[in-house]
Amino acid sequence: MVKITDVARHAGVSPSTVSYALSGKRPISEETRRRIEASIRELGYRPHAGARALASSRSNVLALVVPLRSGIHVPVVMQFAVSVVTTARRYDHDVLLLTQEEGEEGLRRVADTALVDALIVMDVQLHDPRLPLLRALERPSVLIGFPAAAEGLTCVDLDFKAAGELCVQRLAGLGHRVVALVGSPPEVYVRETAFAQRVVQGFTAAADRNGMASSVHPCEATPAGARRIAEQLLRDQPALTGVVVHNEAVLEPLIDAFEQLGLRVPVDLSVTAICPDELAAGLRVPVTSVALPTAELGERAAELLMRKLDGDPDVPEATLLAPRLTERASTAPREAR
Amino acid sequence: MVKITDVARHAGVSPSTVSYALSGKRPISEETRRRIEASIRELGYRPHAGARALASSRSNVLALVVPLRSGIHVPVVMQFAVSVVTTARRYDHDVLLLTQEEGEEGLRRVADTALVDALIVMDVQLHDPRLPLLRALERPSVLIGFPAAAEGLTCVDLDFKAAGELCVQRLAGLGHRVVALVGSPPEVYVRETAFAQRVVQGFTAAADRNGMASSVHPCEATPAGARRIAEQLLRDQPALTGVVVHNEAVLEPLIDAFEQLGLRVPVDLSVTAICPDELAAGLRVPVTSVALPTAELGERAAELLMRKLDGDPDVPEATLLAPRLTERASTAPREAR
DNA sequence: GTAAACCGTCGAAGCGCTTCGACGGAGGAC
DNA sequence: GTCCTCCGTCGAAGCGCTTCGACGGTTTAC
Repeated sequence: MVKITDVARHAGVSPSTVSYALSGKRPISEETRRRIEASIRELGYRPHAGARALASSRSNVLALVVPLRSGIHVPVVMQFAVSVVTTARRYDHDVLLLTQEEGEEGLRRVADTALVDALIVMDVQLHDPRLPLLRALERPSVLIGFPAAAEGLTCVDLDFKAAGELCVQRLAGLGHRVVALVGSPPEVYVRETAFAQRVVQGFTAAADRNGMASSVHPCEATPAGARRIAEQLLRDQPALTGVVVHNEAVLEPLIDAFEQLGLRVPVDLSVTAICPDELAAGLRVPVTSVALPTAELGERAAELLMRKLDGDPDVPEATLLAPRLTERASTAPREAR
Repeated sequence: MVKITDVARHAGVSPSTVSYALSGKRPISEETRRRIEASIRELGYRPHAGARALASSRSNVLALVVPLRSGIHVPVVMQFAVSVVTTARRYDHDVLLLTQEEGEEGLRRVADTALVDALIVMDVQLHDPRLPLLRALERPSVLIGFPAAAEGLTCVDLDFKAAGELCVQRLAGLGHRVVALVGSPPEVYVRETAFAQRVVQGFTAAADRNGMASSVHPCEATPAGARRIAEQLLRDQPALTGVVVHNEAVLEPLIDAFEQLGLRVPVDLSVTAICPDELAAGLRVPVTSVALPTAELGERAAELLMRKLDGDPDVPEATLLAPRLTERASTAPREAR
């Protein structure tokens, strides 16, 4: 293994000079830097991560806690993860994968052993048991998602309440008077997963504000679940003309089910969704949707974390992305019926 | 931060004794160990990962390279990842997440900086450009998937060729004479992704052996793609009665499409699949399938890696899991038609 | 009874890097 | 010309841990 002293000898400088050339923490003359870089290349030098971590008390690794629990849509999680990794790499950091299963002990472990410098936590519940820990930890963290009480924590998320409102608003604008929300699977609400609750709030508030009749329906993430909901809606709410879907897995099956039951989208039924744009745009009936900007959220989370690691004193605590609705083929004025 | 010397002082022993008590690499008297453990608990001691890595030249971290390319089924990837992480934790290791995008340079980087002790690589192509690097690397690795030339590499996978054969064999046993394989998206074959190719081989070989008419159809991983294939099969192969599906994303839409086109499963058409059991079993029509044992594969990969790290000299190079077919509701004798 | 083997513990060295203080020399201020 | 400052570099200390050799004190072997 080639080490920094080898490079130093080869370049005719001291090890500390090599270190400074690498980190840029002190000025190094143009010529010396060139020589050092040449030696590094020639010898194939790679600084030892452990040694670096020990000496600098920075591991350059972030922890990412991914949820595996039932009811969450895996591809979306993966999009977050990829975005976090990609962004972290831009800042010369790597990402350690933690499963939700490891729980608080896992967070404490990687933080206390200095395995990681900072943490990103997904799938936040309104009253998440990890919050006190995250506040107490000596390492910075960012949550993707908003708990009920977010003081002292840095959080990033789509403004799901506004997203729910926006969907309803759009349907209201098109003249719809009776709307339903098809939401996440029941267990997600039982756990009080923050984003799911917020959508319900926004949905209900906007419907009330507009004097619309509204109802909320948790939905299993399976085609069978979708079909069941569709049948139930058709039976119990014959006047229904607008549906908001907040459940990636059932978006397509649900539309299929409606059509098989004789409700054409958007002629008889307007559908809006909250989900990643690619999903909404790629369906047989492209769906009018509020984008869930996974790439941007992951990127923001990682960037905020880097700023905190840099000691930036005014990193915003709350970053709520405003919802953006894209009109597609699944919505139409109610008159069109 | 509390360090090993603090623990040593508190317990009235030397730091090395604490270290040995922790690692078990030398015998420590029952009583001393107790005292040390008590001190550790009382002080809340956590060994510093970087210091440990430096002194022991072991980081206790594995790299996992996950594919993000189009055509691969994300939930399956996630299942592998979770299984690897869970198993690694059993052996007191953590997992660093690398994206395919980082490529060979990424592998080299984490290996050469000693950030990780070993690597697990997924989504192996028949002629994978990373193979020479993995062979040359000073750190052990395990592939999930088999390249064309696997000598000198440790590989784990389902025996996809046998899996393809088994599906056909089953259909043959039921009296079917004309079969089709609905496979992965075209780009997967273009890349020569190993497992996809092997299924085709097995499928074709078994069909030929049984004197069956057979055809292979790559399929986009979208419901629209599924529908297109269904229509095409119906048009071009009216005698078709058996289908093998090797494409998680289209399994359900494909069956739906067939039924909408008037082909009842399994009355008119028998369907078998190669996919995770949960998927096959959870569909509206539970599908007879060869299990893709993601949990077991991930676990095996991690375990083989741990053995290699332990210096076990006879770790098997090739681990090919025999396919296991589970009969469900999607297959019936041809006579039933 | 003596030698050999072993057990449990200690002290010191060292893993490869970063960082701090120091220092010679060049440039600027006056 | 002198003094001060700044630039570029060096040497040494030290980050927190593991590991090696050594060393008394017991056992065991014969």
